[in-house]
Amino acid sequence: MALKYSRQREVIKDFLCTRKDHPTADIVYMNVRQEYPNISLGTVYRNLTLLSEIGEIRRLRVGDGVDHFDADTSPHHHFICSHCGRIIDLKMENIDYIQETAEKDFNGRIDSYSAYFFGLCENCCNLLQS
Amino acid sequence: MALKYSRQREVIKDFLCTRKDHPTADIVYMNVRQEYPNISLGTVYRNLTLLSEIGEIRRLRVGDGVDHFDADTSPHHHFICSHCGRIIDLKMENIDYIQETAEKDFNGRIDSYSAYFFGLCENCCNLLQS
DNA sequence: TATAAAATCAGTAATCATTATCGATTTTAT
DNA sequence: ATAAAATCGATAATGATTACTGATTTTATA
Repeated sequence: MALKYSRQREVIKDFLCTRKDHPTADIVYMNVRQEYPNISLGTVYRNLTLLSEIGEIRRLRVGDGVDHFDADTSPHHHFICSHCGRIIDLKMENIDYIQETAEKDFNGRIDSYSAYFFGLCENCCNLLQS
Repeated sequence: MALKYSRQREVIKDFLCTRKDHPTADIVYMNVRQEYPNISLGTVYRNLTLLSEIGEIRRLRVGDGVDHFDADTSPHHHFICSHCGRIIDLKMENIDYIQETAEKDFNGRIDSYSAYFFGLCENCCNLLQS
């Protein structure tokens, strides 16, 4: 009962699901506004935060100073192109044992980890060498 | 010749070397000011950025919205306590092969990666169970 | 179906970290 | 000693995000 339906939240979630890139709150705002012109930026932020708190989306902090959001909550890692800033999903073998590796000499509890990879995406590789 | 000596930069670097935690620009500012009362916050930011660009220190973006700085530039990973926010150096086996794992199915160039581990530090573990 | 409590909203102001600007000062090669 | 260039302190500007507020919407219950 603490969480009520909201059309705005649904539209935000639906939009995010259509995207394979990892849009920022502002980009979500600009896009959702086309379908829902009165929506406020604050509403977008509030719902993105709420959705990520209940686990329906993921918040990505890739280190560029802006939060990105991902509707794909399945475990996967990301690559960030140092040239164009694009964030790309990585399909790679499970590396969860790095958590066990970290736990070995650590007094405390490790619950999760995040791994980000940096370099040049395919596009920028080609661009820069030609 | 492009880089001239600056007393302020030296003091900032020296202070950072005395710390094993990973202070923010503001904390560096507050501490350095005791020895150097006229220093400006902008100068602290400028020199922390400069020092990390020339590789004398490392900038850490752990996801709490504030940049942290580390005078230890040797390769190592960090643990962030979800409860108290403390950032702790991890002594762990090398896990650089996760980069090779990531490269396998990726078209592009991977130059580096970052790995952060989250959970409860020893202190908070004890605090919360008692 | 009517109603009322609580969640959510739109709009806007406030906050917070960081960066940019600018005239004055300091460094350093000559 | 000097002059070009880097750096400084002070402060304004920026940009992302959060907080506030009175109005609107949702929803459980009568």
